[in-house]
Amino acid sequence: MIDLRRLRAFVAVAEERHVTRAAERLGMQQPPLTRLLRGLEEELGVPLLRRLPRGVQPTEAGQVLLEEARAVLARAAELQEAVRRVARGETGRLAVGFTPSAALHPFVPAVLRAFREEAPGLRVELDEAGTTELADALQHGRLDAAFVRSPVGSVPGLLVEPVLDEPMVAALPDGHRLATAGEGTSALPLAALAAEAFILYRRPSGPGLYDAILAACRAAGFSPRVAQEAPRLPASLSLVAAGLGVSVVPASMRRLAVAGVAYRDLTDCPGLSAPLHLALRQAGLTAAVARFRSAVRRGAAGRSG
Amino acid sequence: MIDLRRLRAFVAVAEERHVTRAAERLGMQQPPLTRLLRGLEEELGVPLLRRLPRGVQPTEAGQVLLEEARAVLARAAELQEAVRRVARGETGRLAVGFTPSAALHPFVPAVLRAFREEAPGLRVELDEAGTTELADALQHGRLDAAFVRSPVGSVPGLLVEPVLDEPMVAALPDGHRLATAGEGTSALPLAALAAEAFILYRRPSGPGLYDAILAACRAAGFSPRVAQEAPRLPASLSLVAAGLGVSVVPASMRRLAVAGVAYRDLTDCPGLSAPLHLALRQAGLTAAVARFRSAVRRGAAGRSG
DNA sequence: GCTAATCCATACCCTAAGAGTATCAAAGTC
DNA sequence: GACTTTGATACTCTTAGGGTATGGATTAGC
Repeated sequence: MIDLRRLRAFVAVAEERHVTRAAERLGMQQPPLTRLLRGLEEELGVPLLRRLPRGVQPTEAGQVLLEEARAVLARAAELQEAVRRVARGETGRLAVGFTPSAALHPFVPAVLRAFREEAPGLRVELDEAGTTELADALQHGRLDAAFVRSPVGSVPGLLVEPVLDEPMVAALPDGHRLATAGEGTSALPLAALAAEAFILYRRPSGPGLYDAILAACRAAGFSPRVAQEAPRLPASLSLVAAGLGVSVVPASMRRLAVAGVAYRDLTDCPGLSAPLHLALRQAGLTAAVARFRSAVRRGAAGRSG
Repeated sequence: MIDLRRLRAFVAVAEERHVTRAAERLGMQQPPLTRLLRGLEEELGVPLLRRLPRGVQPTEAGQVLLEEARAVLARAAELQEAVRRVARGETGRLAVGFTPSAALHPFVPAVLRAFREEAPGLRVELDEAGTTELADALQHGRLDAAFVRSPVGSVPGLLVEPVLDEPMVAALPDGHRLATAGEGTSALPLAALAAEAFILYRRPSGPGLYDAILAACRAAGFSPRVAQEAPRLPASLSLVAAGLGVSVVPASMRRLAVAGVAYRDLTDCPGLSAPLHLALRQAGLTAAVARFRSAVRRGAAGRSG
């Protein structure tokens, strides 16, 4: 089969029209070059060079080979560069997923925007899905990184590292007695919600926060009465606004400014917080993924520090 | 530098996602294939395959390499075919030249048309020039074949072979006494033109016919009075039509049907004929040129036989 | 939970392609 | 006609690449 070394040799000779000079240019001696040329001619079964008294001249087939060989060599060089660029994470694809609640944290869009600017050659693809789907997609390589709320436990091969941690706040209907209580805007003990109807977001799409809230309530001495389960976090806020009950949501939800919802800081609920995690595949860390991770870390440090 | 064998090996492995099966497909054993892969990874400095418990999987860089390598390999295969096609004369360029007088012979356009149909992949380029320019162009490879009238003597490295031979005829102004003489349309002895003013075509653009006519006249016992030299053969016919004199032209010129010119066969002029030759480069006969030569021979045989 | 099977990696040997040195042969130049 | 130039040839040697044997890790099956 065709060998690139021979093509390189031929191109040099055809360009120099001189075997000895071409050998010099190729950093080799003339005899092996002559043999390389003969090998190429034998392989193709075609005379490629006309031997003149003074140098050589490509035949017509040689002319065609010269052009074709240049193209192949250029493509091969490009190949090398393309692979290296991908390896350096300058180019390629990076698929990032996030849960709906993670998407609502302003940090996520901010860090994605910053990373796009930092690595313009990378095609960043986004996907929103539930935590379990994200974990599955990560495992199977459909995703390279994912923002999740809870530490995705017990999924082998995944690396989950904390990014940010934010307190949870109570989301109350506007005009609710606890929203306008005499304490003003100071913190509300979690136990104050013991009698309220709770609106929580469905379990399968995000096991972490649901469990964390229930656990915190139990630790505060009550078991919350779950009046309604919303499919996703933003939907639960709408239900709160409709007066169907109260909810406990990450503090960053305040920025959503849902009409009809009042927020109050919570206190007396140790361990109740809404963490933001970055999940990665443990094996085969791509350079692009590594760059993304470092961008996330930098972003988190700049935010909390 | 990149080696196509390695690329072929990698493509097979990436496609099979299985080193052992790929080795089988490549007709080799598994260990050397593994080494080939490692060599490629070392050369690029990039991990290309993720080793799974069950087979392998290309990394992102490997995916890119797979696509690029396929492209390079396809191009390389194409190269091989392109060169072979040129060598077989199915493809490529064929530059054919002819003198103005040769161009007027109907055989030349006929054989060119036939050859174009016979070898549609060949780009046939035509060029009209004087005999000496044609010979020079042939020598320097700008032309591959040329139709000339006279055997281009003394040009080293050229091969000139006769194609056709046709008689010369007298070209007379309409109404000239010899054109309408009592002998009707029978042949006219060359000597009958002894007293006429001759219009001949300039020497440098085509030495052959000029000399042949002068020699024939001398053999017929007179030295022609050259009244005018036309730059090219067709121009001389215009001068004849204008009544400035008579001329002697190849019989095929009759088909030109220049208004005001009457033709008469010539007799008593042994050796006076207008040969048509094909001139070729002696060395490095391309397949395309060989095919053209054989087409010309076939055409000539079909015409005269 | 142990054995068997699968599959890639490693170790070692061997062949053969390719690079180097020395030299020849042919053609042009002074 | 001697010299120079330039590609071809002969021979040796290094090394990349292929083959065989085998190891090690993981999964599947009883």
